[in-house]
Amino acid sequence: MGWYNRAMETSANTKVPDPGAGGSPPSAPRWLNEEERATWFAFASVLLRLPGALDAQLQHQAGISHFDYIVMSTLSESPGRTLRMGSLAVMAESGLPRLSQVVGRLEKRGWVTRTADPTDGRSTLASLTDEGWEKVVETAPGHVEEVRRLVFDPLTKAQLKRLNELSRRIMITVDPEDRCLR
Amino acid sequence: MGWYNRAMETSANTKVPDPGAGGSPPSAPRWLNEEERATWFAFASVLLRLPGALDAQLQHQAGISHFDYIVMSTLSESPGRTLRMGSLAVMAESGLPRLSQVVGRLEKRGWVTRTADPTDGRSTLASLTDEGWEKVVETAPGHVEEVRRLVFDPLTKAQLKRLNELSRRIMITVDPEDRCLR
DNA sequence: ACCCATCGGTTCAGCCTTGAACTAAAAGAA
DNA sequence: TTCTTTTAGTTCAAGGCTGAACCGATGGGT
Repeated sequence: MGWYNRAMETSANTKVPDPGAGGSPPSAPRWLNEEERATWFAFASVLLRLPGALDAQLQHQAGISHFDYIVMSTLSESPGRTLRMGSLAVMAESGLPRLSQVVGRLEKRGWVTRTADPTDGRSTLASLTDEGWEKVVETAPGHVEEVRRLVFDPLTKAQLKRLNELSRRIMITVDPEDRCLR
Repeated sequence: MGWYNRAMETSANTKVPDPGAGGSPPSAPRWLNEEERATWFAFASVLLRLPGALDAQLQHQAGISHFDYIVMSTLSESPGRTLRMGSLAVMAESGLPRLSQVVGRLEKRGWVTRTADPTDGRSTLASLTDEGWEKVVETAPGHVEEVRRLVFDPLTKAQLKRLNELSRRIMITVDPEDRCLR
């Protein structure tokens, strides 16, 4: 049964869209076979729940979101603990509006400061404060532990290798432009 | 460099949290090695961007979110195209408040109806209407095509098998209770 | 020098999600 | 039976995300 492998074809009210009237695919859809379907459901569950689990750990133990952590730790690893908003947005895989809001909140909490770029009046430089550094330092161990618990501990060394390769492959399609500078 | 493998230790302002004062880990953190770190960054990118890509396709071609699609297709595969809200919530991996709102919107659009369960006055039954069925029928091919393009086409058959196994392993840790009824 | 197109960010409005409070029905205890 | 507790959903308020409009700064063309 499933809207991915077309077992529905034999179900009640069978009416299958042959020449795509509303959608995009110009020709007959390539449905998923049973193995692909099972894989997709398992993977989709991970996509749906793992981010929430990571957020929950950081939220409860440090009072910050996963995205907050990404922003601050990225800054902490940059020269002078400083980055232009645009570069930071790329590294954090976010748009500028979102980043602007998040940095605003982090600034209010005293962990980040914004200053105008002296070499280009349009740019804004975001810098991690000492308090921000301290926050990252005390938050990192718990977060890393959670990543390890949820992702690495359940996997064998071989699976880990596969996961890496496989993730890169997928990302190449999802965003071909993405500088994989990480 | 990174807040996962502790290369930061040798960075400016080195001060490493030894006995966790604020976090949870009772002993020294088990940092990630270089391979684990690279894998995590690649995988995190996928977690961050793939859901958005799937949403975008459905939004542009059908005017619904990925979650809307999950809800309606789950109903379409259920006996009588009907499910109790609670069961639907479990299958869609969502909480009841969110589901209630989404079903409310789908109801306004004429794709779902809610009726009281005759056997238990507390329960609500959500059913897919004929229009809802039609919507799923015309949306499915384009969505499946996108899943294939983003996830399966870039992977070899062997990688696909790994992805399945690996996703299940991770889900077992993320949510041990989860009935893997899908 | 001036104008116009573009760039880098911010702000705003609308929508969605999350968690807490709330309602109604069913099950269990006295 | 009556009272209490638990279950199933909904509703409400607060906060976050997305896309569109906006604004100052820059650079390129004339």
